[in-house]
Amino acid sequence: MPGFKGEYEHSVDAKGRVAFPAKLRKILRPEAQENFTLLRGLEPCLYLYPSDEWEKVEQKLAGINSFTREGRTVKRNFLRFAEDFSLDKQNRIPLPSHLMEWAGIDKTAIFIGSGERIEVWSPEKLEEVDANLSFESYQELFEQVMGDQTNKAE
Amino acid sequence: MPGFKGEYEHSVDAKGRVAFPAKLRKILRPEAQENFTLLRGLEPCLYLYPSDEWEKVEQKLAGINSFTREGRTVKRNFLRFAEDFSLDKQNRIPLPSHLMEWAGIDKTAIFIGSGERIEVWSPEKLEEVDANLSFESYQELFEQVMGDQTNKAE
DNA sequence: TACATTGTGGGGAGAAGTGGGGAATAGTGG
DNA sequence: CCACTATTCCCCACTTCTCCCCACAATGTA
Repeated sequence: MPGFKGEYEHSVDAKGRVAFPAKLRKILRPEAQENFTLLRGLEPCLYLYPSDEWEKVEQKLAGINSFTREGRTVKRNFLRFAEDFSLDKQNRIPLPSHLMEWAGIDKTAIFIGSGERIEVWSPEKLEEVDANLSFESYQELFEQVMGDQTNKAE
Repeated sequence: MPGFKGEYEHSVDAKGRVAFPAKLRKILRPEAQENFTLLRGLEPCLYLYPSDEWEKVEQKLAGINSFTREGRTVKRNFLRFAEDFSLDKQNRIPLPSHLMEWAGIDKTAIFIGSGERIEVWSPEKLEEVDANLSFESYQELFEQVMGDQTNKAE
């Protein structure tokens, strides 16, 4: 199964809707088609999971014991900022205002395919992050991450 | 089966009624539809269980040994503040005044989907708890939940 | 050029949220 | 047993929002 890749910029209309990139839609598996979970990401961006991938996360959460303090804290603060959505008939995703504000998204959103999920950025935030990453340090990171992994695989 | 997620703010009217969020209603399973158990939570908030999930809690309670002091104390104090409710024809839940007072809920209630149950908070109490959760600790939580999974996927 | 697909915008029907009146029911005191 | 009060809950009315649908521009393709 192919993962999401590529970068796509689309405008957000007055109702908070964004077109879902056609190229990414073609990658969706039939069982997940049209259904997504959107939530706060680790950087100031949003994560968009197709429902089949999100199910794995839910299964993991379901295993957490809610009668311990840590369990409750994890579940509450993780699920709080997550919400389910479907594409409308024009293949658009509605972005709820509280997530848009949090991610600094206003008139434009950038979709970045990132394997099993999709990231949604505001152009400004993305630029900031980019500014802090030179090509040289990217090379280093790449070697570090990919290097380790291939070592593990051996 | 999907769990509850997301955060929804609704106003409480003079009669102590709150609209039950439509998105959460869609997640309810048919066999539980409209029937809930509401009780004091372990944090200063209320727990709202759909009836099918509440049954599991009751089973867990049934396993407690009533011939120990601890067992009796747990059972008594857990169940004494629990009550069953149904949604009215406008999909509202009536909040009994003693639970509202205890949770500090006045004009506004915040629903937080938390997997198999729903938490109901007063904005003030929630803010207090939030003050103790930074973005950094959210990142930690995230890695805790999602991190393991991506490792497994490799 | 003709045609299909994708991205963008807006009007409008229906659903969701909010508030209040009033009938039925239950609890309280004579 | 009968008032009287309080509570519950159904119904109606109004506002807001969601989402479906239509329209059209831009782009790609035969």
